[in-house]
Amino acid sequence: MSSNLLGGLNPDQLAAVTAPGSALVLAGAGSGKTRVLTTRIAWLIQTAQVSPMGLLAVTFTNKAAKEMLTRLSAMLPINTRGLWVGTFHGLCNRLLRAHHRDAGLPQQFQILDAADQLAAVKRLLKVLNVDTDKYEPRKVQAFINQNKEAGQRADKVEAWDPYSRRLTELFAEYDAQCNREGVVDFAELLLRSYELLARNALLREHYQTRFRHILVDEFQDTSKLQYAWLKLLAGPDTALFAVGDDDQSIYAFRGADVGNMGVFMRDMGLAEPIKLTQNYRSYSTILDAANAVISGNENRLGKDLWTDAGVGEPIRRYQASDDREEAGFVVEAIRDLHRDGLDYSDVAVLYRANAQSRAIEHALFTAGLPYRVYGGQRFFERAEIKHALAYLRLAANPEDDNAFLRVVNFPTRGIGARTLETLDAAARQGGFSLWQAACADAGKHKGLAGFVRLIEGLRAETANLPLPEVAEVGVERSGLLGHYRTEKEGERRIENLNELTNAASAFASESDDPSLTAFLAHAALEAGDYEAGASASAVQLMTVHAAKGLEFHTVFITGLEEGLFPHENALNEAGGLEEERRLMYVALTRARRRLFISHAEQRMLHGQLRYGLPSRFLEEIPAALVQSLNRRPSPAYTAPAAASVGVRVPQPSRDLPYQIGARVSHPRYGEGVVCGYQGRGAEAEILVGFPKVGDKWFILDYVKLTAC
DNA sequence: AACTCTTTAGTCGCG
DNA sequence: CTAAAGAGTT
Repeated sequence: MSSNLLGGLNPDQLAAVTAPGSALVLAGAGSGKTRVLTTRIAWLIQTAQVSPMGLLAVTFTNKAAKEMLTRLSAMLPINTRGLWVGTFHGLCNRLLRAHHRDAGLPQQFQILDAADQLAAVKRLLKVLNVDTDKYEPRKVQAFINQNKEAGQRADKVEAWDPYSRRLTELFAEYDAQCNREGVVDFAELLLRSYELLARNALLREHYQTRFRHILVDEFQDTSKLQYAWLKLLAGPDTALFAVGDDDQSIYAFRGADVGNMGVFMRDMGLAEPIKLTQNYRSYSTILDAANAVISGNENRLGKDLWTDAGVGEPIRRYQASDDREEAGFVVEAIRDLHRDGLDYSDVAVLYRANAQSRAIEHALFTAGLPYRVYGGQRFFERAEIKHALAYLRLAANPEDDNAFLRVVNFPTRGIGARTLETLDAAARQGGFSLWQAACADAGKHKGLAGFVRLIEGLRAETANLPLPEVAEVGVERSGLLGHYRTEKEGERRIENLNELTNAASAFASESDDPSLTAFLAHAALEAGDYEAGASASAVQLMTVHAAKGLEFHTVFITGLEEGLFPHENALNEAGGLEEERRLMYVALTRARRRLFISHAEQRMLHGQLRYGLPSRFLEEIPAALVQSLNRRPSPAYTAPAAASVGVRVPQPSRDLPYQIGARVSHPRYGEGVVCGYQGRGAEAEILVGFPKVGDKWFILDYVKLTAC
């Protein structure tokens, strides 16, 4: 019954779920966003407003798509398999496979992940004899992706200076190479799918009439191209339902355009978004802090989170002398919490930059506390897995030059750079693949002959086998297992290779297309799954970006220093500070019950000691919500003069005779470093850190210090 | 082809 | 500092 389905929703949630036609839902952190999305889908289907086939739901991550499907199948007695619910990339892949002819692609096109793409760019630059000092492969790759994400082909790029013109040429050459080889990168998946719909009216109208309801999650993260794609799929009678939070837009740097929210309202003729502001996650102290911080941003649609959960505890603030001490503080606090019965996995330690995890990891490790670091290399991105997949790709299609180059001499079989050059020249001259060149030269080169025999044997043997066995045979015949057995650190890799067979089995039983091509696409699109040890009870370490969408009982936000958070690089970008502030907002709203915020006066960064003033974001949290865990209040951040924005060290003045970071000598304690100031006039004090005795406060008027 | 040395860069990162 | 990539050596 629908009453059953809609029960327990608050009025705003109910309005969102049952919105007639298109709507924009401004869903604050912890406001039940996923619940609204899934309930709307279930409600639409249950009340027969749409058939499961008339529905399209898009998310950004596989995790979000999976969660939606899981919740949906709990609400509805339907098979979720055929539903068009998935990531932008996953759905585009589906579209392109179904219409590969119209899209101008081979039906078995391969998907290049970021690393594959970079390798392809490097190969191209080499072939074209491009000076890679002037045109760095990474820059070329970024140029290509940025343009594709903006919906621009090389012939549409406006390049006025010689440098951009050359980049644009390289962009065109790169696309030509991809077309020759039948491969598609992530950005291409979207652009090609967009063009397919834009150019083919019949196809477009088919999908426009079919999809009666399109739902989009995390709408603030959509790029221009993604929004254009959505609009192409939506016909005049399609309801577009977008859910997002402009205050949580933290991915502008990778093409997300919050402006899409305003554009969407205008395009759909919507007067107001539906606002979900009741928060079901945190105590009001945490929300008040988050609301106060985010109110510092000018460009926002505007909303305040509230809760009836109660005030909760004050936010604990800690000032550490350096990053090691900060880590020590975090560890001690976690120990106490655990002693009081909190599970380790209920605690998250957040930081702005990955480099900060080292000190915290070290402290946790030394203290013997279990922890897990998010991010880092994912299963399908591991070298041994990519090698094995390359063998499988060659088994399916030996003309795959990318796969060929990856494993032609791995494990080594005496095919060096020289041999490859010959092959490459022959292939380029004859206009055929490296594999064909290799077959032609197999009589002349013993190593090549062995490789050709190996791949042909693999092809013959796997031709009629089901996927899991193809994977098994591929791993065995590749010689990778033998190679890693002789390596010191090879054990872990062998485990991963065995896990690959399991992954293939799991995929074969879950997917409705258990082909090798489908599995390879799956590997590129869902590189992160199959990670072991995810459920263990461990402290969670991650960047603030990685924490988006998650929640924890207790959260530590560390490294709250000017230059680090907000990050100095962001301060030089237009809108950078506002994005950093949204990042802080995301960090704050991850906490359900308890929040610690900390900063260090100095920290080791790039092998150098750096001194950081407390982050301005600390001062943006109302003092009444914060309890300092230090004996003395820490020196406040004061906004720097416009000319010195981004400068980490304040200029000396009458009140501050030494720069922070200056080396000084004290008659009793010897040499030290100036770490901070507090108070004014006669009460002014100076904080000096000494290597042996630690930090000391001195009355500025009395202390005898000399610069050194 | 394997090994060693040097250089270099270093925000965040879905698919 | 430190990891990774490129260059140079054996």
